[in-house]
Amino acid sequence: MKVTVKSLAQAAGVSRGTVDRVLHNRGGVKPDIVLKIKSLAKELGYVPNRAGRALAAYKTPIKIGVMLPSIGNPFFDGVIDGVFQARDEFADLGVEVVLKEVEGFDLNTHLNAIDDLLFKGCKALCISTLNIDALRKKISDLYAKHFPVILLNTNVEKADCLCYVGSDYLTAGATCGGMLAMCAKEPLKVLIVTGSKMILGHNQRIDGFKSELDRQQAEYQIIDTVECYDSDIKATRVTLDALDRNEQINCIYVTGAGVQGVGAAILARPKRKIFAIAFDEVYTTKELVKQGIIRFVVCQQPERQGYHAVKRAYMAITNQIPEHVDDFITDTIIKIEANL
Amino acid sequence: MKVTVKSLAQAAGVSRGTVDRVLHNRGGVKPDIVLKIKSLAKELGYVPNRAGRALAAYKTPIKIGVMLPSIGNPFFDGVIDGVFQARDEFADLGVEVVLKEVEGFDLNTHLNAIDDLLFKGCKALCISTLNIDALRKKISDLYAKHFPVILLNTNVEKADCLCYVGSDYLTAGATCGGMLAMCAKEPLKVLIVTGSKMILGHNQRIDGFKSELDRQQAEYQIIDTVECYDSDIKATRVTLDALDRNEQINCIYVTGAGVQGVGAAILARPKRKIFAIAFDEVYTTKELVKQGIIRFVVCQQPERQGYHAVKRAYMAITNQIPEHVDDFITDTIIKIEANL
DNA sequence: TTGAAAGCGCTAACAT
DNA sequence: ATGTTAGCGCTTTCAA
Repeated sequence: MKVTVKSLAQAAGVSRGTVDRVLHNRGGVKPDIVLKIKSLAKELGYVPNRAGRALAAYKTPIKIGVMLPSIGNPFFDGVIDGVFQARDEFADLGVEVVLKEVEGFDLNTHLNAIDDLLFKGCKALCISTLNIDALRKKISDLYAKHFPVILLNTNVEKADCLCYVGSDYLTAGATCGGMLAMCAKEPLKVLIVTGSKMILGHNQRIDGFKSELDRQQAEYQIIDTVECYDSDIKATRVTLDALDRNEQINCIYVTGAGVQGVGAAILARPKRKIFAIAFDEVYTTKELVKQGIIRFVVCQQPERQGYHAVKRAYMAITNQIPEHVDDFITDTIIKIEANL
Repeated sequence: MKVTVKSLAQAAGVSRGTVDRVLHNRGGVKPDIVLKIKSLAKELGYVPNRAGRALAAYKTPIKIGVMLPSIGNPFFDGVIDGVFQARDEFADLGVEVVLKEVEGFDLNTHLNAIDDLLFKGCKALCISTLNIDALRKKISDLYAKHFPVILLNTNVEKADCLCYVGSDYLTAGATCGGMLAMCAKEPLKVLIVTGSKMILGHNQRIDGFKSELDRQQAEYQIIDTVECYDSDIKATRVTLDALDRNEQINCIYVTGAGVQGVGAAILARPKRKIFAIAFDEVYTTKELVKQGIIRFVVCQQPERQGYHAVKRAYMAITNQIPEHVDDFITDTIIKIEANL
């Protein structure tokens, strides 16, 4: 038997308006009535009906803010596709998306972008941001005010929020390690080209990678670990440096962006027998796979991340899920030439 | 500017009731008015509002029929999970799912199951059935009557229908071949254990497999191809037979069910150095991967198949998509121990 | 502090 | 053959 606002009102002996006020914490109701209705709702298992909600609040769109450090980073194209997919799908249920793209990881840029989204009337946020205290506080403060925040693609450790939607970087690293162990035909002399030693995801990809190779007792050795700050140009330079310093390197593990730059470096040393492994299915990595320079790529379903972040935001705003839910972890997908 | 039944009625100079009759081909409207409204709807880009529809037809649930040959086949557990996921998600939009599970691939059993679903008042069907003329006709006949049929997991070639939702078996086979080529450390002597030479998907998995190995000029040889009719017991017998006949076999390619049986056969010949590769993430294959008997598994996202089949059925019933749409092809997913 | 009522878009029953 | 109306569940505005 379905529970509606009407039946709740009847059960509590009040009007529908009062029930609605209580359900949305809109105040102006006697405390004991609030309590009565709240417990009654829980007891009877009231779940709001999306259709009714959508129809009633038709001219008050449900605004969802999305902030991504996507400028100049083609990886986020997939995430944005997913965001728009969700927007289109839920458009007739009253959803509107405000997308805020920023460049890089400057603290104030991120804080300002968030404030701007709030100012524009967003009722929930999906953000990909820095793993630092200022953001941790910002997010936790919003959570304390019952404002849903979804961390998208990049987690902020120990921030209070609705949930994280993204990949498991440790598993991704381990999968790279596992694949490498499986396809290695001689002892591995690995050069790690990482984005930045400050970025959590990159470090976790390294940790997972090593621990899987260790677990499998693979014959490998990390020759060096260099940073390229997600820049192709820097990547080419540091890779060439490392290759020339160490004749033995036969495999390059690229944890972040800059893949194209690493590919260029490999091409610049045609006599060496070197292959790379990398993450994420963007245009340049695809090309490098086809050329045989990259052996395989480990991907994280960016579209699903964007889609589900927005979907969860919508569900949170319409009270269909509690204030905290389990993280949504996308699959770790291996792509080789045949299934790219 | 949104187009509603109301605004359509206004534009056409008729009442909302008439518009509704036309939109649902319910008859009883003068032909010229029908035409006028239909063209007007297209011109103005009318798209029905799900919320309104859901609310109005609340006591006339949208019944979707699902038929699966899932009895005794654990692969379909995932598909069913996805079906239920969609059902739960769209429950408040008025969706009801009638699931009909059958055993095996008997023609009449399938035809009867379909008729039963129709009799129960289903407004769309998602079915996994035989690739034969009787079914081709059944499906095409329904399509001619504007009845949406979604082919789920198993395609029926050249049947007129809304779309196919499932995996690309050729790509799946090619992916197996590509992985094998990548991880092979010595010339491959392959035994193929297929479900049945009558099943399209199994044959495509073999074709894709061979052509990718050829394309890569891998050093391989198909020693033999045997059928196990998706039965573990038969699989053990035919595998043991083949292994004992051909001392050189070092790799077994399993195209369908019966994986557990193949695993048992490998375990029964501990002195031989043999590994298997297989499809789909079910309990038994997972265990065999952990034991190192299966090197990797190629999967097809069964949950997404079930989910999207039901979702598309819902969209078709509510006129949100045309009578024929592009197939929904799930990703070809490689699973190794690290990401299983 | 609370109640009553209108209306969102759509469908189906009823009326003409 | 076509028009009219009630009502689905919810939010919001106005009235008390």
